[in-house]
Amino acid sequence: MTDTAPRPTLEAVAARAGVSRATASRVVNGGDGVREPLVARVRRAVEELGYVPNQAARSLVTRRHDAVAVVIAEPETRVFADPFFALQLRGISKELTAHDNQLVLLLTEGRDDHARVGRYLAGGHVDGALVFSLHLDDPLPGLIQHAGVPTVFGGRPGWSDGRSGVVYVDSDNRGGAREAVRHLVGLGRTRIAHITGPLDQTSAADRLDGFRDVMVDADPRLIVESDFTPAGGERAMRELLERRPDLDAVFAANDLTAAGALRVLRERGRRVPEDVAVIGFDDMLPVAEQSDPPLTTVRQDIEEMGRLMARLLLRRLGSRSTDQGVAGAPSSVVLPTTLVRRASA
Amino acid sequence: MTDTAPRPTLEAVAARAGVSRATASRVVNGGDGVREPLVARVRRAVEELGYVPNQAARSLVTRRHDAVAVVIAEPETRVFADPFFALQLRGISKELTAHDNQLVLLLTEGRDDHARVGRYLAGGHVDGALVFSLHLDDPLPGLIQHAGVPTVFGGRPGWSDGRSGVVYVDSDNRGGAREAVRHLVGLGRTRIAHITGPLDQTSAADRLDGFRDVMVDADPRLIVESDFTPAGGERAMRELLERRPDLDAVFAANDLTAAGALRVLRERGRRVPEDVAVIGFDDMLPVAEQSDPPLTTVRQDIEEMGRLMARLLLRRLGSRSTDQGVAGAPSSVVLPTTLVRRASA
DNA sequence: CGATGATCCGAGAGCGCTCTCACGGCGCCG
DNA sequence: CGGCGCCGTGAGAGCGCTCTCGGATCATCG
Repeated sequence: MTDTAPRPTLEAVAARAGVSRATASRVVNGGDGVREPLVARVRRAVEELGYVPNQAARSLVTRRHDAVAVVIAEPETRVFADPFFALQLRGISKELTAHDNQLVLLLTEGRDDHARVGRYLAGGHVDGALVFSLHLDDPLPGLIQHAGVPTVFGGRPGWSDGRSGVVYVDSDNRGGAREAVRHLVGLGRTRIAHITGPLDQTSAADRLDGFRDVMVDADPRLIVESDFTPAGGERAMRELLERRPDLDAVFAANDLTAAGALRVLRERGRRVPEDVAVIGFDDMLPVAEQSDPPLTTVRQDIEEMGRLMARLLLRRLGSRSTDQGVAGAPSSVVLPTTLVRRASA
Repeated sequence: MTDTAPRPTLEAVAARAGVSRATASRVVNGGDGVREPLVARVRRAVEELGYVPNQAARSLVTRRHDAVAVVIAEPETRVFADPFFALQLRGISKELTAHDNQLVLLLTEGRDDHARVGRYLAGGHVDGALVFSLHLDDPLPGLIQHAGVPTVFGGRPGWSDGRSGVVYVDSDNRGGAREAVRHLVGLGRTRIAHITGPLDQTSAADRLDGFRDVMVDADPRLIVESDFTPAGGERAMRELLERRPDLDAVFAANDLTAAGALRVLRERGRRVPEDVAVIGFDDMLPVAEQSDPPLTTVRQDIEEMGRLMARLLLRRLGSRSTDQGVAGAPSSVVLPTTLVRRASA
């Protein structure tokens, strides 16, 4: 039934085309330096036999795999509560397939998994890695660095400062936050609160920095740390209302948190945006657009981030043979954000 | 700098341990039939050299890859609006890594991609495939069948009826729908509406069937087709209110749709659940729990579905050498659903 | 104590491919 | 018209591994 008919080899193609294996190989790999009649004959043989190169055999000699690992290190279920990674994956996938590379997905669940991932990457099964590691204390980046696998990070790693050669793609979290808060200021709000994300993540820390850039001497009571979840947003909002019942605006570190805040505000009878203006971050459509009122928020182009990560990595891989010095290693990219005005502010 | 120090080969390990390559290989692959002192020596050599087997070389001879493709064929962005696939992926990933298999992710974007995926699978780069193909007219399953790659489908494929050997994992959509509608009936509701999903997807069709099982002669005006999105849910709800302003319950084909319906009901001043009871499907936490009021819904264990798919596939792969007849090919599995009661019904 | 297995190990072939290198044929220049 | 160089092609080595098969070792039993 499912008897795997032995797949044709290059040898078979060569025989059928009446050429040597070497020539057949040349044609399969682009056909440079082979004269036309032969090229055509080989192509036809490939067609007729349904030949597909054996990737394992090829990798064995080329030491290339045309495969890239995507490592998502997120113990929390949070990953899946929002489409963040899904969108990045889509972007990555598009770019990789455009360059005939495969995407090997590595999800990690805990410390043990880190060792496994490290071993896998060190094992040279893939040409490079795209790594999402959100937390400051994550040992994974170190392992990867150690494995010597070309890597691009998603989001600025917390420890990226000193080291050179660390390449990442990030949104302009700080700039986006500044814009959001300036918008609130422009609306005449003066008692602006900020619900942060988990501050061991650079994105959250950067957004807080942006907030502070504008609200230089904000009342510390107007800042409360939260965790990017709706429930956390609710808690934070209650806390804020208790501390400063007179607040007139809230900048939430993401849309989910903002949604939680909105619920509490409604529950307490505060009108949005009349009494309290609210701005989120991410522009997660199902949340931002469907919330009541629709959420003003800072958009980041997540899919583009993914695409860019892949592009940077591929460029780096492509020039591996080339002398590093000339073109220079690709450097990190920070993508701009845009303020999307809806009803909440 | 990033000069890849040549990785140690089995040969090197063997030399260091003072044994032959064959023996070293045996130890690396479990060590059966090798006497203790040698095993220890080889193990130590592996440790000291940091040896990692070259998967390409191994695959070349074993014709196994210990890799499984996950194919997600969903042109719509809908995929990423809900965490459905993300959760399945998690389940799949857990099961695969538990058995030392890699996960190669293939996202398809359109018709051209299908050819690419077909070629890839036919190319024998992976041992098997897990395929999510939601639409009836999708050519992908055919291609895959043709490629002769062992496959397990996520969700019942529409054309699965006649063919034998098609293995899938699905939720009991029909049974879950029945339970939901019965619950509404038990609440004393009599004018129960149903907002369906896209009926070219079996999950949506099955839920509709479940609805009809209970509401045998429902007014056709109480059934309106939608698309699993919140916006679609709003449209459908408006339509329903126009057709049958006296309706007293709504069973929505998923939570997103239910959320849209809730918004319209609130907007129109209908109280939930007093005036209209609402039930969703999926138990997508961020939506169901955070909606106002929290949504009564039918839960399916999505992660478990993923895990099960992987398990079925691995079992099938494992017994490939074995005679098919004895153990029998693994058959499809339909997972039960449970009604989660919250405030909306 | 010799014969007979059973057990453990090593030699070597070969998986399918790429790539170097040598060779034959051709055009060109002197 | 002979020699030089270049281009297109084929022969063959070798990538790192698994696995078969034969030989060596040792225990066991007649």
